[in-house]
Amino acid sequence: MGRLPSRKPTSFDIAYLAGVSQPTVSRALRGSPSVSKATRDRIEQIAQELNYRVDKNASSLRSQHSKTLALLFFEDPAPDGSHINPFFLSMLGSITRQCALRCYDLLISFQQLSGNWHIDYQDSHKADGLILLGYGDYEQYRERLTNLVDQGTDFVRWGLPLTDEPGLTLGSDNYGGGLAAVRHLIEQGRKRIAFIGTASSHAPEFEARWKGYRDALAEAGIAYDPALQAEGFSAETTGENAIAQFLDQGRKFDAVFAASDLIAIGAMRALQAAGKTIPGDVAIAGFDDIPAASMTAPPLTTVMQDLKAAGEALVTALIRKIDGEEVQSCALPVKLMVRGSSR
Amino acid sequence: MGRLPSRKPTSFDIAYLAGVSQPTVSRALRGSPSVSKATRDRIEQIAQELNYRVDKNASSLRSQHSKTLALLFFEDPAPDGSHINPFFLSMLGSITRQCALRCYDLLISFQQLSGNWHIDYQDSHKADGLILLGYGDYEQYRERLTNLVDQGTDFVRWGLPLTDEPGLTLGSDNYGGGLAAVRHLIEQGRKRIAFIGTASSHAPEFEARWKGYRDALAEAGIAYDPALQAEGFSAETTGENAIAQFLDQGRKFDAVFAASDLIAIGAMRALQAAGKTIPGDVAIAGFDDIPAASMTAPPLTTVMQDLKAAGEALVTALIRKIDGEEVQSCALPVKLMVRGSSR
DNA sequence: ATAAGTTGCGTATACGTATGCAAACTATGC
DNA sequence: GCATAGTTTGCATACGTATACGCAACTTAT
Repeated sequence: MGRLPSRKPTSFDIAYLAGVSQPTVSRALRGSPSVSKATRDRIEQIAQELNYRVDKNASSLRSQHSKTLALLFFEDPAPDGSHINPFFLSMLGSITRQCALRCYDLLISFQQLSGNWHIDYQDSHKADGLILLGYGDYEQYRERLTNLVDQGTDFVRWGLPLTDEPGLTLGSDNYGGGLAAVRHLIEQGRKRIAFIGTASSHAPEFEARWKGYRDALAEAGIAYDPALQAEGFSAETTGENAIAQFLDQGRKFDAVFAASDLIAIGAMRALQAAGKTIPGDVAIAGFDDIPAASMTAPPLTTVMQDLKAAGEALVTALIRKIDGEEVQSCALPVKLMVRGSSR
Repeated sequence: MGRLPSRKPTSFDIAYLAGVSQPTVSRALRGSPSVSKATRDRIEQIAQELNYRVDKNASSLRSQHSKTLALLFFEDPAPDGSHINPFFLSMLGSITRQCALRCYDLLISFQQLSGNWHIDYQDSHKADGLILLGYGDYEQYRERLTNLVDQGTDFVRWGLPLTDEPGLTLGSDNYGGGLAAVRHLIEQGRKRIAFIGTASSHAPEFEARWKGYRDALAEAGIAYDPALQAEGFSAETTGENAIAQFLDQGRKFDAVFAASDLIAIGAMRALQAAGKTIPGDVAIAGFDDIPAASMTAPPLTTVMQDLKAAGEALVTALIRKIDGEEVQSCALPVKLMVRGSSR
């Protein structure tokens, strides 16, 4: 620590000080078994004294892998500086932590679904694999996913698992979550349960939640009423508009299952503005368990997606794939969080 | 697009096809003026046909800069998988977007304040500059910041601006925000206003908000009552505990200014649990305007930090610094959002 | 027509690391 | 005392790009 070298130290500097060649330094620091303990110890000590760090650019260039994962986050409608979907934001935290644990760096990038990210990242060699996160019209994905698979790019996607989509997909048990939420509403004595959120295959995760809703109704012998369904993506306005529509049309309902918490929160607000009590007049359940869900009044009953497990699963699966192992898509369990909005 | 090359194309491949040398390809693609238009066009077309991407590792190694910023996020208490502070999470979105606009990649990393990040990132050459984000006991920072400055690392920090800390610090006008919030509470006729959040220099931003609080009281000729202050960092439990303490001690108060929205939300919850009405019995104001702030019942009056502007300012300032320009610390304006919790 | 300046490109090389291969050295066996 | 196997190290080179320098051709000025 006497003087700081004018230049950043390289493996050559260490080699010189240790009286060995540069390749020996490289081997020693990377843990190669073919270097003697004495030499390794000497090299490690000198490296520490000089505050030496491997130049990751040089290392990646030579070894052709970067120990870095890229997280591509999609937003379909052009973001006008508005807030990011809080669910994905939370997931990001989990992924970041998991990457740190696995000694991978994480590169983050926002993308438009319509962009050409599928060719941008696969060749620049900045990342060894891709994590795809986001929402939007699902059909746009397919072509690009196929493209990625063709190019041999390693990636995992958060979405509806166990489908025959190209590549590897992990996701929560959306169907099971929908089933559990609606069963719960039925147990609370509700009979006319509305669903807000698209049931189309353009949003497969919402569709799966909707299927859970339908099957729960069927189980209980409650007829499905299409008039109690409103379309929309994940946003508060969707919930507000849906409730306004129901009330305008004079629909009778005593519960709402919203395909996401944002929708549910919007619906709650609109109902309360219209003088309805929750859960007295209308019970509500959402999906996601975003941070705000427990802060509403009353707190929102919702299906919790285990973000910690999700981040772990995504990162673990991707790294396995990079390492050439066979990885299976799988569905992660969810948990119903019963709160004040439904009891 | 006829056949896909077995190997990733390099600048040599393009050079061969274009009948020029490799350096000419490099110059053409980087926009050097010393290559003729005809040659450049030919090269660009071939590059496009081959789906060529510059290898960023090689490029960074040679040019010694990576066009990448690293975002270091700190959490002081070891994260037990709990949620990340939503304020910083939102900021992250803003920073990410701004990086994309400026054609920089963003590398994200979680750190413990106590770690040795200050030497880890400065030499690995993966990033050209650092953005420091987070909270925790401020004193731990100083030594490391000084270290960074000494090593010539470029960085910006989100914190209390206009201080004499080492390096460059940007942040909101915490003092002005506190002043505005408490002035507003006073205008609503409140006289006994509590403050929740530490007033110590270990958390300079909270301290500045507290100073705004005190000065607003002084302006209005209201005596400062130390019994109406409770210590704590940004968490819901802080707010809950503080309210419990006030009520236990039989303190009389008709308003609360919380140093953060999380604290304010905890306080609201505790007050409502104790049968107090908001804003009838107690008016509440927070700080940050996290997404959940507008979803509480009643919606929370708070001081909005302009995250979009903050992200822009941080990224812009850092890039300027990297480019060798002189950059000044500065305070960003905040905006009081008056909502139901205070009127 | 020649000197000086300009344009456009090629030559050579450097960035710092990782790895195949061969060489040296040590240990073991007969 | 020599051959064989095992261990540890050095040599040479490759990864793909960017840039200092030089050289030719071509313009403009005298």
